[in-house]
This record gives sequence, structure tokens and C-alpha cells, in this order.
Amino acid sequence: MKAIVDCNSFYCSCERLFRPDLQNKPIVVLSNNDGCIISRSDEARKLGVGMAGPYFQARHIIEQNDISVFSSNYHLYGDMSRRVMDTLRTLAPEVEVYSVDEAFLDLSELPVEELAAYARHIRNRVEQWTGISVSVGVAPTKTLAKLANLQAKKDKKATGCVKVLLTQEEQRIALQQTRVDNIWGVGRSYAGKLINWGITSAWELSNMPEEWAHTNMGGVTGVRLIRELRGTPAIAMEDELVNKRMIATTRMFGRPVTALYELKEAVATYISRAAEKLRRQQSAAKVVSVFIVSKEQDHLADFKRGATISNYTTLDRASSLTHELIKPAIELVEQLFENGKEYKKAGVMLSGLVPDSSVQGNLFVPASQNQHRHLMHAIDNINFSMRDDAVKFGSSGMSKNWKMRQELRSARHSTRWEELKEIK
DNA sequence: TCTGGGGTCCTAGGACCC
DNA sequence: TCTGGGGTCCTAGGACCC
Repeated sequence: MKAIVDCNSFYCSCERLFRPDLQNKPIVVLSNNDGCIISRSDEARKLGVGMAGPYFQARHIIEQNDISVFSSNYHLYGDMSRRVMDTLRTLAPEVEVYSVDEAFLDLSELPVEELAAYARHIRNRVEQWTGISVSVGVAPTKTLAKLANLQAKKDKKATGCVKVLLTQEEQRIALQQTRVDNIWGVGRSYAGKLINWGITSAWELSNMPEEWAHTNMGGVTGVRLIRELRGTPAIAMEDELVNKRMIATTRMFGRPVTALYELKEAVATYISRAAEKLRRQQSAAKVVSVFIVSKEQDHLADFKRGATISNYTTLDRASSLTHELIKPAIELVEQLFENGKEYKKAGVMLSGLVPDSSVQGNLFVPASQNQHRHLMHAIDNINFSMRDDAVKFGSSGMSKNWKMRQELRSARHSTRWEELKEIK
């Protein structure tokens, strides 16, 4: 049996930890650039604040109801996430961190009759140790566990945030109560098709033949989904600490950007950030990609499908050194940039990742390479322990007035000494 | 006026090989 | 006029996740 443990309104819960006055009050957390609502408390949901909607559209509800608003504070959420995951590792032999606020636990060693009590124990311990409240779903497969978790969250009072689907009968009822668009692995595109075909509940989908799923739902992915819904594990627990295969840093700008030099500054800044992530997992990148997005003139167009143009360079030799990666990236920007256009977003991607052979120093490369490696290490350490970007490359610019807005961010209470919470 | 920032996996199709 | 069968590797793009 597998469990999924999911933090309730995670970002909002983190903000409330340091603002006990907001307990049981409506609050929301915004995405970068204060663009979208990415987390909302139950109270805010009940007032009619939608999920993942643009902030400006919900603004009137927010102001009318005096809902507290926060810009996202990823230092705080990252640190709280680590504490939750550390707690979960004391509770199961195998833990797969699935996202910042979710983890799968392997509970197959536990007798089935103890599962419900153990799930409640997990919930209580995480809340007691970290202050974050979680929901727990338990079932024979990951997909059914996610479905159980959804039900636990939907009616917190009745379930106590814990739902266990042991028997086939329990699973059937849960499947019948779940709409296809709420299934883990069914997104907007498939949901639309399924409903057109008259398949509306998870139960109906689970009764479709595997060959049908293979033809109509993305090949093996669809077959796995059907099996998982029927209670046959088809998606295994993943190993942890697997290195990323791609590293991206992308941002909206705080205002439209028209000057090439600003675009170059932004891309140099993003490369610096991406290269840090690269070195943290001791990888080097062979491919550098850059994309820029111009402001959509046609207001009827879907804003996400704005005019994105991109290009990439393949390096002769994989590198993890910031300056070696900035150079090709800047050249790409120069190619992509068009005078007179307004840009709203840019991003960089590092791929073709391989283990970084220069980590230990390499006899077969010039000594200067190893020197650079030490320099990078020193810069990373300084930037990690001091303020962000205390040391950076000149091409990243000094003023950065294209930077995103983050006007409502709370203090980084748990990761910066100077921002430690004071109690008088 | 104002719409995030990461990631993963899978498939189809082209280039190339013998 | 006729023109095989099989395989690998790579990339672009689509779908999904939180």
C-alpha cells in the first residue's frame, strides 16, 4: 500500500506559522511578479477566490473581504518543505518527495488493519513537529492514493484529513464519486475528449479496455492509468536524489522591456542562477537554450501562447562555469532580439547534462579550468550565506529595473539571521 | 493596466546505418 | 519499369504534474 501526504494550502500554512493572528482568517499567496494566486486558505476559497487565477481579477473580492495577501517567499517555503520531508522520513522506509508539498510513502510493510491508525499518526506527527497540517490518502496504487487524498481534503471534518481505500468496494465508491478531470494524470486536454465520449467518472474510465486507452490516451501512459485506477500498481516509487535532466530559470519582467542591453542583463542573471543549480548537483551542461517572449498585441489570443522565440547552442565541451555559459547565451539573445518589440518574459534552459568532470580537478584540462572551479565554489558559498547575489558577473547588470515585482513578501524567518522573528 | 516557474515522460518522424 | 527490412539515435512537440 502507498500513501500520499499532501500539505494543506502549503504556502498559506507557511505564512500563518509566523502570523498566528491569521489563523482561521482568509489569506492568499501570489506567484512571482504578483501575477496569479497560487495558494489560498479554505476561508479565501469559501469567499469565492479562484485557484490559479490572475490576481487582478480577484482583487475586488480580496479587498472587500479584507483578505491578507502575500508575495511568494520561496526561502521560507523551501525550508519548511525540508522540515516536513525530514519528518516523513522518520515514518516510512521509503519516501519519494514528489513536489515541494507532497510525498509518497511506501507502507507495504504495515498490516492492512493498522493503516488507518498509522495514517492518522503521520498526520499528527507532521503537524506537531512542523506546525504544517497535512492530508493523507492511502490505497494500493499511487493514482488511487491521490484520489483518496482528494476526498480527504474535500471534506476535512468528516475525514479528519485522512482517507484509506482498502477494499475494492471502497475503491469503487471513490471512483464513482470522482470526475475524470480530477484524476491524477488527466489534464485539460484528455478531460475534454473523455467528456465528449461520454466518460465522466473515474469509475467509467477504469472500465475502459487497455487497448482503447493505448490508442486514445497517449500510449503506455493511458494503459498505466487504467491499471492504476483498477488497483494494479503500474507506477513505481521513484528513487530519490536523482539529478535533474534539465535546469531552467525563467521570469516575467516587472515591466515591458525594449532595450537589448536589458534583455542581455536578464539572461546573464538567469544563467548565473541556473549555473548555481547545475553546480549544486555536480553536473555540467552541453546545451544552452534561450527564449524570449514578446508582448502579445492581440488581446484575444491566449496569453500563454504569446510570441515565444527560442534558439540553442551546443557547446564543444560541457561546462558548469557561469562565464562559459553566459557567453553563448548572450549571443543567442542578440540573434533573437528584434528592435522595436516589447518583451515581457525571458528564460534560459541548460540541458544535455553530464556529471561535472572538473569537480575534483582534472589532470587533463588546463590548470586554469580548475582555478575557475574554485572561484565558482567561492562565489556560490558567499551568495548562499550572504544576501542574494552579493557576488555576481558584470553582465548581469547593476540596476536591474526589469526585475519582477514582489511587493508583499514576508520575512525569511527561518533562513536569514537578520530576519529572525522577534517576540517582545 | 495587471495572467508563474519550474519540471517529467512519451511519441512520431527524420536521419542514418547495414 | 522495377526499388527491402530492420534497427538506432536524436529532436520537436504534446501531454501531464505541482
